[in-house]
Amino acid sequence: MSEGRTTIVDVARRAGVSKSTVSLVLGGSSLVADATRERVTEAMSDLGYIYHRGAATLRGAKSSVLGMVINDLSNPFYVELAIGIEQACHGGSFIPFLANSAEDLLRQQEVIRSMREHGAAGLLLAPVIGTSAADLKALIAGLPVVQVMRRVPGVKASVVAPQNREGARKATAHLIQQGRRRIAFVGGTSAMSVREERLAGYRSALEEAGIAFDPALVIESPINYWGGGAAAAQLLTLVKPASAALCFNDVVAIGLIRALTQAGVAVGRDFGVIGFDDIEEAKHVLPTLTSVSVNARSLGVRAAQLLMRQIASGDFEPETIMCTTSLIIRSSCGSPSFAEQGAAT
Amino acid sequence: MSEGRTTIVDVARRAGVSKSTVSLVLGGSSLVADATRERVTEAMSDLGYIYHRGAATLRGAKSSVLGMVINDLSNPFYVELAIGIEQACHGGSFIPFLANSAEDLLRQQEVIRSMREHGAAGLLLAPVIGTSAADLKALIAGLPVVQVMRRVPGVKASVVAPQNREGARKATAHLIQQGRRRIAFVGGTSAMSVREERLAGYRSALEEAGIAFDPALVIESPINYWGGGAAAAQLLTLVKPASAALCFNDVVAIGLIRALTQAGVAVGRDFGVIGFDDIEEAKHVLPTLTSVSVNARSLGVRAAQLLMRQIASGDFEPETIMCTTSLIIRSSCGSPSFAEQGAAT
DNA sequence: GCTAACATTTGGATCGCTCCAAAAACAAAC
DNA sequence: GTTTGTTTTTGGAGCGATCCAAATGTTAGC
Repeated sequence: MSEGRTTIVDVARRAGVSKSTVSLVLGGSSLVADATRERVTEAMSDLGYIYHRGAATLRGAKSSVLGMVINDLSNPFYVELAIGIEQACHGGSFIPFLANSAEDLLRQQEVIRSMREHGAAGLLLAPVIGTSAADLKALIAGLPVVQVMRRVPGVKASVVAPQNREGARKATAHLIQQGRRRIAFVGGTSAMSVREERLAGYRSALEEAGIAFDPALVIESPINYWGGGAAAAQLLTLVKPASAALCFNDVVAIGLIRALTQAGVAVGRDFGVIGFDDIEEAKHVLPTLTSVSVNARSLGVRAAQLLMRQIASGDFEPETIMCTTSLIIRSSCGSPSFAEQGAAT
Repeated sequence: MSEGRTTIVDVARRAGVSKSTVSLVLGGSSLVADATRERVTEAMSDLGYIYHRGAATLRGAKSSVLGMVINDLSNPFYVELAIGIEQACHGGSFIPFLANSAEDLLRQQEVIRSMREHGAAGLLLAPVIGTSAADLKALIAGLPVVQVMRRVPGVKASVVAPQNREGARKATAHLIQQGRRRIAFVGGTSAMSVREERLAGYRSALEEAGIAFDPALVIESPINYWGGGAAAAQLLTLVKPASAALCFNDVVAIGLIRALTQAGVAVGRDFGVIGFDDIEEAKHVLPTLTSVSVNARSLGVRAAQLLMRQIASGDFEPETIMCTTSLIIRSSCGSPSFAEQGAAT
């Protein structure tokens, strides 16, 4: 009574009906008479009643919680992705549990388990680097899962990802068209599936243009600002210097631009840089960054929608959605004349 | 059996014990014999058993879910804050529900309600601009709440916030010490409590230095990159021009720097800019941004810890924690000589 | 062998809700 | 006044865990 939370029974007593009737009202059933419904609703707000979803799911109602496990929230790209997911969830009246696995496999395991314990109806997963199918197998058995951005080979789960290969190809082709021939590929390490795809696109553009692939132009680095800076140092010591770079992502590209600028290289004129992801910041660095736009937010929305659809239909058959990318041309990649136009805008 | 989820009873049957014993094992009780515990644990992993927290909380076990309602996840500062909260939660074996209220009051209401329905044990809230005590009163009755960054006047809930006033005072004093006299205050609108505090600090520094406060130097703007850009235009048309600006936050400051730079102003030499928050990007813009460091992550950690402590103790008596700030001097605010040093670093 | 003391284990009852079959209330038709 | 039909309402069982009082096993002491 006075102790403990207000339950459906308290509401029923107050409204002078049975708990079943209250339950019906909660479920929005059309069976209850309007007058009764009104009395019940009033009783609920009088008592400050709060629905106990846990009790409902226990009985069988399906949960409306989506687990959302993101590998790195300090990367703005993934934040955008998360915002998209979160938006779509609320649109579909699901509520997202968020966890940041912080590129830590152990953490990822814990967090997924915890989400299942809390009754998540499905999982949106941007897997940590180095996740193997075995790591996930038991953990996600029987749960609908949508992988976002990254894909763990061998896992029976949907994937929503950008067309990395095609995006990288277009970007590289653009650089070539601007007259660049010595183009580097900067950032990431070989364990990353996304990088493999982008690298493949880069190589195919070179091939199309009849430019020989030079392994010395592929520079690995951590995918953060510092990684871009470190890569710049390496670029500057090349025997046969490069005149442009396609970066694994925008953060690396921005790090690179900054380091090159400080070293006196006029990025956009002497050196072309293209990033990947088109994060908000790409518009705000100087020179503004040309980037392959992935539209993280809509990627998130689509992933969440796919998952919600699968949950609703009960059909967890894996699907793959590849989102198109587009090259957003700004001033970091221009030929000399273009760079000046860019700066004037 | 084959249908439905594996329950404690299934595990019990498999291990040849009663469900009570299994429950004991789950609770880590020392009452069970080691041999039995082992058999039970084995049965659990054989069956792929997943603990059903909902059922437990129903019976009385207290929930381990923390609600986390953040006003704007597209602002990197709040993302950092969220990461801090998230980190601390996992440290304390809580799991955070995240929601982005996107500066929308209605959304905030829905989301808080939803969190209560899901049994959140407490709430971390960075309130939406314009939230009133009345909006929150009923919604959070009986729930421990910690407000982060912003404070809704009249709400009986803890607050964890930076020492905005003191931080702004220090920053302004630094600009004055560099020889600047015409210092603008840029960004935010008057509805924001945080801004009022920072503005007060700014005014007190002016007063200490005997500089008259000039309302023309206080420029309102949205708190995003574009807002900073817009403010730049306004700054440049002042009759009595300004020589420096303290910005409401780093994002505004970066927008401002960019716009000024494009207009040909040498930021760091001709014009001093200081931001607030010290987001990661502050180190990567050129010139690097001097900023009042708030350490969002540790703010988040402390807020989460406070909340978890309150939940554990059952004592929800409001507390206020003011976190110290420190001025991180980089190159956007230097006197001419200083700017050069900064660039050389 | 019997009992006391201790170490383990075990049936319910219970949490707040949903769902089902069945009861009750009301209205229309004979 | 029954009968039949339709609209509303209602007990009670059950979801998967916890927890408590009580049962059972084990060991030691006499």
